Amino acid sequence: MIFISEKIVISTCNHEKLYFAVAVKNGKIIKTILPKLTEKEAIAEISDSFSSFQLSDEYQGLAESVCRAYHGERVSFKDKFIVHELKGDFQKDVLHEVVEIPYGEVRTYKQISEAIDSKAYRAVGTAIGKNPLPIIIPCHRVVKSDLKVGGFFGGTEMKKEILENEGICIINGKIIIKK
DNA sequence: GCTTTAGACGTAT
DNA sequence: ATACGTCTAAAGC
Repeated sequence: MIFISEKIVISTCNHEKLYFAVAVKNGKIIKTILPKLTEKEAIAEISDSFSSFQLSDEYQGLAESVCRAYHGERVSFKDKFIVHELKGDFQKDVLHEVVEIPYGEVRTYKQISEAIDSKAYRAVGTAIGKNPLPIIIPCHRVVKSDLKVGGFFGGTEMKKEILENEGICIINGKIIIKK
């Protein structure tokens, strides 16, 4: 019996002091990270949920795509990722909503919870915080109801930076919706 | 505008 | 059972 590849391959790329990484299984991205300041940190973070993996430059191009998305380029990852290994339906529902937020727009935690018929605003934040695919699943586009930027795994500053890279205007920590 | 407070609810431990 | 979280709304300053 031959086991087709369950092998996890990790590729990295570097751009102006930032190190990105992707983990790929069966040709699909299964995990990304927010950029780190060293390649070592990037690899440590992306690999910590895998018992075995191998490093390769095979998917460096995908890592570069994530990097470009971070910097505001409109990159489509359609068919290149799967939302996997999520515990409950709740997290899946939340993440599926978040994926639909268009480039350059934002939604609030409340809007996401209403979209899935829930009042669990806070649980939405928790679920998004476990997003295995930051950047690809645009959790940075989810903000507080008063349009303040809100929390972020990589820090509020990084969230602001990504949003600004997408052309979103932020003044004093608040999203300014363009007319 | 800022801070506190209570409320809501999925998840981890 | 308990505690925590990328939160919200209301109340007080």
